[in-house]
Amino acid sequence: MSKEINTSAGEAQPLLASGRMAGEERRLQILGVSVRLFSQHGFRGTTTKEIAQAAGISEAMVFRHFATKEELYAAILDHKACAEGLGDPCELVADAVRRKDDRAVFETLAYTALQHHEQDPDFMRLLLHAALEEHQLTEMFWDTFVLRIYEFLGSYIRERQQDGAFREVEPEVVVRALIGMVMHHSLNNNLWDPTRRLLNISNERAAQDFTEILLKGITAATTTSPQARVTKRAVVAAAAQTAATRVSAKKKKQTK
Amino acid sequence: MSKEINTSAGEAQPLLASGRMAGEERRLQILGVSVRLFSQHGFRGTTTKEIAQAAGISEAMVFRHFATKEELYAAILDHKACAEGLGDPCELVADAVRRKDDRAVFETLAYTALQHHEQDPDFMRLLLHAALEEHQLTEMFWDTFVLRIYEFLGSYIRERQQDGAFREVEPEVVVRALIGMVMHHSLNNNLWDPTRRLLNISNERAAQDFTEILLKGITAATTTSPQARVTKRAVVAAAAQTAATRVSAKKKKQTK
DNA sequence: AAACATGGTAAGTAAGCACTTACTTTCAAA
DNA sequence: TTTGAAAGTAAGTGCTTACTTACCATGTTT
Repeated sequence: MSKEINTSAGEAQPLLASGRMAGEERRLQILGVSVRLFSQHGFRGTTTKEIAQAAGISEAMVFRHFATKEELYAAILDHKACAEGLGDPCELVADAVRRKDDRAVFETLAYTALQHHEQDPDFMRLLLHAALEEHQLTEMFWDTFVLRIYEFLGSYIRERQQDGAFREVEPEVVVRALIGMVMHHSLNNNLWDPTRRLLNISNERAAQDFTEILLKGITAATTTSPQARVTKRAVVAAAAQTAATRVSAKKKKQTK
Repeated sequence: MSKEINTSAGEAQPLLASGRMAGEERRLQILGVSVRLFSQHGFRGTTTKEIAQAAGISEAMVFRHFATKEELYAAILDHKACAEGLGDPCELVADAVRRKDDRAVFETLAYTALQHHEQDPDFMRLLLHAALEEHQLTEMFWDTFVLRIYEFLGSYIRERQQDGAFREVEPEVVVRALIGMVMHHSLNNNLWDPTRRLLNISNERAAQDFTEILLKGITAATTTSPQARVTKRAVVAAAAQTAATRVSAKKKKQTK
């Protein structure tokens, strides 16, 4: 009869389920509420008491599932980085890359990134907190994600430059320009200006406009159309392709 | 004779001077060490004890100069936001705007921003921490700085569009694109990739390249050169100006 | 029904925190 | 030389923190 007390208001918050839970279930629930709290207030700004309260259990239960607060934090970051997938962006645009559809390559990447940030703003906040607190996750994320994008997009741009489609610019600068526009837009939307006072456009439009600016900004200035240049590269393709695949094939480790 | 003690090693670490200090001097010294510590570990991550130790005094002295930790934080932010100047970027490029020298407008803004971030990386970290902790400074900085840049640059771009120099894009999108490239580059250089593994170029080059991309990206596609269009707008100017000023005159509220 | 592993808690503990109190030292003006 | 205001400190105070201990409850197995 005493266990019925907490069922009175327990179901309003889905993550605040009441009653006894199976071990794994409870573990995941703790992870869930912790993600929210850590992303809102950072590692130091979140107390284990708050986490326990949000999960509707006692602090001791938190420490039964995670030996220390640090371990909980690490588990969250792992969980987020793995579970949320971030499904390899390279293969997301692999087809467009094969077709040399520059607009599709850039716009798809931009759009999916924007969508991802919007659907899961917690992750961005978590990463920012980690970066400021100089947590090792930052490096991990950097190496397994950012670096690969720079390599992948960089070599694509280099290839298109050799095709004569893009003008001569440091490819990494172009990548930084694109990522910069996209990331900054997401940071504005989800962190600094959630009410969108400054600029309120759909992710589709944002991806389109950014892509348009970047494409016009790096297209080679000639009389022949860029489309024509897609076909004429013919024999150079083989060499270019090998260069591209060589880059994307060299990361295959998975620790732990 | 006893007051000569601090001259022995006091000047090596300018902020760790020992011995008695004048009130205002000590206050500024506390502000100095606090900036460093807060920008490194955030508000919650910095203890008053650490601040006192870094300043070479007892905790009680910190609380004699600043009633609460919160007050110290606010004082720092004010100090930074005011003292560091950020001298109105609008008048920095006022001349270039008058000459309608698009490249100079964008490149100057980009370059000075990059330089500023590099010389004072603490400020960016401080702002990021404040944003994540949802401190009111974020709003303050936003309203007095970011908003004005959007209005200023936005109306310039609108004007140049009516001149026929720029193609039709939402001006705010263009502003976001530029700021995005610049800010993201600075964040990379000073926060995420200080060793510059991914991209290592001078601020001059970065400003040039970003400007080039943006300019080519938004220049109207015609046979006449952009320079020609600078002069021919003549009579349209009046109408354009009114439109521009109308935009910048509509935000005047100050809540709380 | 006894044994037992597992989900769960109340009530700690020691350390750390922002902030205070009561007191001493310094030094320049009267 | 006295005095008084300002610079400075040692040693707290009470609260919060991450983490622990010792115990209860519940469903399953034998």
